[in-house]
Amino acid sequence: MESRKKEILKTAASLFREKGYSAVTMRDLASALGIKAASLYNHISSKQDILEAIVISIAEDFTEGMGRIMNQSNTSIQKLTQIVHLHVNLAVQNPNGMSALNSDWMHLEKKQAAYIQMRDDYESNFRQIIKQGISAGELKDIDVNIVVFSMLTTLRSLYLWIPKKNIEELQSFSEDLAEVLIRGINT
Amino acid sequence: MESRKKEILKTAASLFREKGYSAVTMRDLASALGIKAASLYNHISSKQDILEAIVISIAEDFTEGMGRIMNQSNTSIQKLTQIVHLHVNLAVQNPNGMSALNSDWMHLEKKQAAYIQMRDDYESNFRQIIKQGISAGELKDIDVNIVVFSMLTTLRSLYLWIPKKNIEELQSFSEDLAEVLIRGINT
DNA sequence: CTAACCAACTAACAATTGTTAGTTACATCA
DNA sequence: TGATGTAACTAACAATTGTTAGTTGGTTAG
Repeated sequence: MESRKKEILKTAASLFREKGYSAVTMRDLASALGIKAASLYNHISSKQDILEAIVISIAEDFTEGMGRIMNQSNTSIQKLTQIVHLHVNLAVQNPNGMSALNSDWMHLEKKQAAYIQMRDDYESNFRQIIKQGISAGELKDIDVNIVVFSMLTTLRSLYLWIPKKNIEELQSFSEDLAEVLIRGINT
Repeated sequence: MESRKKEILKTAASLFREKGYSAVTMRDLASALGIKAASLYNHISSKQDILEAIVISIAEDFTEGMGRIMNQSNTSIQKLTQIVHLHVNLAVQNPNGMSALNSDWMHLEKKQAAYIQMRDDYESNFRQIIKQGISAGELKDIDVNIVVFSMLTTLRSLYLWIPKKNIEELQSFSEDLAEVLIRGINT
């Protein structure tokens, strides 16, 4: 049950990724599913409804994941490593949805404020982890904004690039990425 | 002379950044300039023309900058540092245009192939620098794709975030960013 | 068997889209 | 003065937009 709606969301996410929310018409979406535009409305209530369903659900996944990480008493570097894994997992799971999250959130109407709230909270937790790492002497004392920005943009853009791999390969990918982000690239 | 067209491009870039190319109408753009939509066509030949003018000119700036860097005989780490400076400078110079470059290139029509060509060439040069750095023992022997990806996405997203600063502050910002990207964040 | 439901359809709508044609006021230059 | 050019305007266009109303055929439940 509900499977038709999920197909619609999946197809919509893929089209949104190609052309962006605004450039995808209900006729484009319908035609990609082999039906007529009006038939979509048996399953969803509006175009906006589709965007909300895609974006908010992923934003909640991130919020949850961050909550779990913050509730454990680990070192900052351990937490950062867990955050890398979280992003890798969610990006592999739904890369097209991640694209909408990154590129189409500004077209949210009613739910835009809720999205921004979640995003700000997430960033704030991230920043706190960095600060604690610096206080504890685990991280270099460099401008916090630069560290937060460079790590977060890389992680947020993972969907653009992440390879389809099996579980073990994905594990080692996560570890290499954490290595680059945390320990740098020079010898 | 030509100053009106430049105003149009500047305003367009700012609107494209807010809502994306597809969601900005010629009436939106005109109204932001205090004129009527039809009047725009005294200065530009089409909406597509505006996007091309913005995106291609910045893509050429990057191509040129990379050309200059590749023509010098420096170590890989020196070249990477120069690339960071290049991105910082161009991002400060025209952040809204950078946004179009990153988010609206897929709406290019005639010039899309030219854009993709420049982008691929740029990436290929970047990748070559990393490989040489690894061969020369200047860089750790980590997956080249991961290094290229994580550095480039951070640099490409700089416009989202770069602070308005004076020249000396900008210099030290560039240096801190290069430090994070190349030498990592842990102690 | 029949009632209800599902998921598709056709047809149409009002609004909005990029763009063109033709006009007008004003400034510059011969 | 008169010619040319610039940059705005009004009015209109054909196409496309998201969405609604009403219908239909097939499947499921009582």
